Amino acid sequence: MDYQALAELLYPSVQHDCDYYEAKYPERNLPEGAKVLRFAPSPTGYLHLGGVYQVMCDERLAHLSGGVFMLRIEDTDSKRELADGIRVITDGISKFGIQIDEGMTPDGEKGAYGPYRQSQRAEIYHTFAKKLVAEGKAYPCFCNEERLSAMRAEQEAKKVNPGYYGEYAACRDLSLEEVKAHLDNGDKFVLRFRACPTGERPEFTDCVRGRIDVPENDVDMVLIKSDGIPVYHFAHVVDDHLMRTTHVVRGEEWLATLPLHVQLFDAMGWKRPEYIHTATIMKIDNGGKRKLSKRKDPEAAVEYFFTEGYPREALIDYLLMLLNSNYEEWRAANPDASYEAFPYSVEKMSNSGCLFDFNKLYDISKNVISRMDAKTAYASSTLWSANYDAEWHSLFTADPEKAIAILSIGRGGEKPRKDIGLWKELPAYAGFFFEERFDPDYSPLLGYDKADVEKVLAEYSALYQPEDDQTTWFGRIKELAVSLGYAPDTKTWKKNKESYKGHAGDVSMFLRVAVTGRTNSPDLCEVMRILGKEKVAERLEKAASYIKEKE
RNA sequence: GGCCCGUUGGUCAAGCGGCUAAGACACCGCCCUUUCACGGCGGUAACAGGAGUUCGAUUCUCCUACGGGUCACCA
Repeated sequence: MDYQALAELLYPSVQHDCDYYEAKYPERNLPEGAKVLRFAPSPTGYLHLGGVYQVMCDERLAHLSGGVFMLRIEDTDSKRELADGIRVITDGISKFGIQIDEGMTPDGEKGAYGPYRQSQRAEIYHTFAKKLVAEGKAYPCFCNEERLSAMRAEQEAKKVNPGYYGEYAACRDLSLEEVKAHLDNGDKFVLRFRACPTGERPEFTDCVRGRIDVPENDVDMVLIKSDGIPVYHFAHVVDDHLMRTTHVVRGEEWLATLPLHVQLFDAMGWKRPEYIHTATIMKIDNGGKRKLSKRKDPEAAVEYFFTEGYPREALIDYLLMLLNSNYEEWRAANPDASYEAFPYSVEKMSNSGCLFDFNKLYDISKNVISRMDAKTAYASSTLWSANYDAEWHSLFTADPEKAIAILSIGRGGEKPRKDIGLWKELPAYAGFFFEERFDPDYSPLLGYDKADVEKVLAEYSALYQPEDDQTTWFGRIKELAVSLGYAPDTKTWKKNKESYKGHAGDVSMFLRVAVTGRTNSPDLCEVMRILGKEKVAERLEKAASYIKEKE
């Protein structure tokens, strides 16, 4: 068989030889130890949480080592592709504040190793495919779908492994004339890899799993589809070689095809990259674990978390915590440090799949938000509201000074309040500060002595001094309480419950319900100061008239 | 079904031949407290099962069970 002639026959229009591309994409000139990684998603219309999980790993390893993080788009399957696919991915990544050094970025394509969209690399793939054919390592296959399914049926009946191999590989030894006849006939072909089993089990190492022991591949897998576009396996090998990728981070579902990839690297005569197969993020479903899926789980798409109002720092913390087992400990010791200061390492990566834990994320998010200063919190919350709650946004941003004052309550200091885990909760938490959202529930007032409640509501306005400090402020309430026969504090009251109607806390509760419209609120003294004397008086009257109506 | 990978409390996990088997989240109790949110203290709860190696196995080996993945002209 004249393989050279076959190669010419199959790929007559290939312009360059392989050396041309080797020269065009030279070894990168990077410092010792610098890693080159890529995130390589398909543009199917959304960014998967598991994708960001990998992005974090890629980005950390690249940037911590002084290397390169690139984004390559694997758009070799036009059937699954979505129009906005690439933008959704680049936007999603930039929402995490992650810098893409090379490839598809929010500002367009950049870098010297492109194009970075596989659909635009056909010429490159064909060049290397031609070489494989010329060396007898790949061959055209004209089997149609019918033929292949007949083959599978037969294999199933015989209970042998399915696939195009050995005696089933009908087109493996087609003569040059037969190929020519097919081509003259206008038949489409796929290019198949000629697997040559050696009978030995290949051995290779995965950075997180260590030695992996699998049987070698003996199937003549498709390398290039009949439309001339390669399948993932071939594109992966060619691209990661030419882009000089040093570490391939991908989901563990790729472990199964690793033997093929190893064979391909060997067939091309290339050094293979290091592999890091990540564990899968799963969720509980009907008592069983399963992979997060786009169709069933809204939280599979990162957009969901932004809609809910999780700050990106919280998502990053959560993902890094899953990715590196010692991250949580580091974070506890360095609560205010940027995640970029964390010494991320491949050694600390987990190799077993984990369940997505909303409780944990929520807790992390609560901590992240509580640690923000008021201005940062304002910026973070309005970033959310601008996109996902326009009505609240205009209300909250109408007076930024007021908004920041609201967010300042209980913030800073050793033990900041942790009221909010998601920005989505902010309107419910702070709504009462705005007349438009003030929807009071006065009913708890009915549980107290009516005359006392009325008296407090009537008299407090005159007592209230906005300039009072915390202690003075509460002192006035105490005085009022005592004058009505309430104990000045809980301790006194507990010692002698019979002598008092209640304690000062009860009286402040009257005020709390009247002013905020609910039984719990952040510090009432601060709340009143933000509302102002006038508004406080107005609300006390409103509550008083409610009580009156209830007669 | 074949082949891979995995298995420490409900969840995430430390551990890398000898420990009363960490910690975090969740849950429960107590304390603090003008409500709430914090914070403090304490509690419930785990090495999948069985062989073997060893003076000694959570740690090493094998088997079983269970879970996950993969067997496309999808990635």
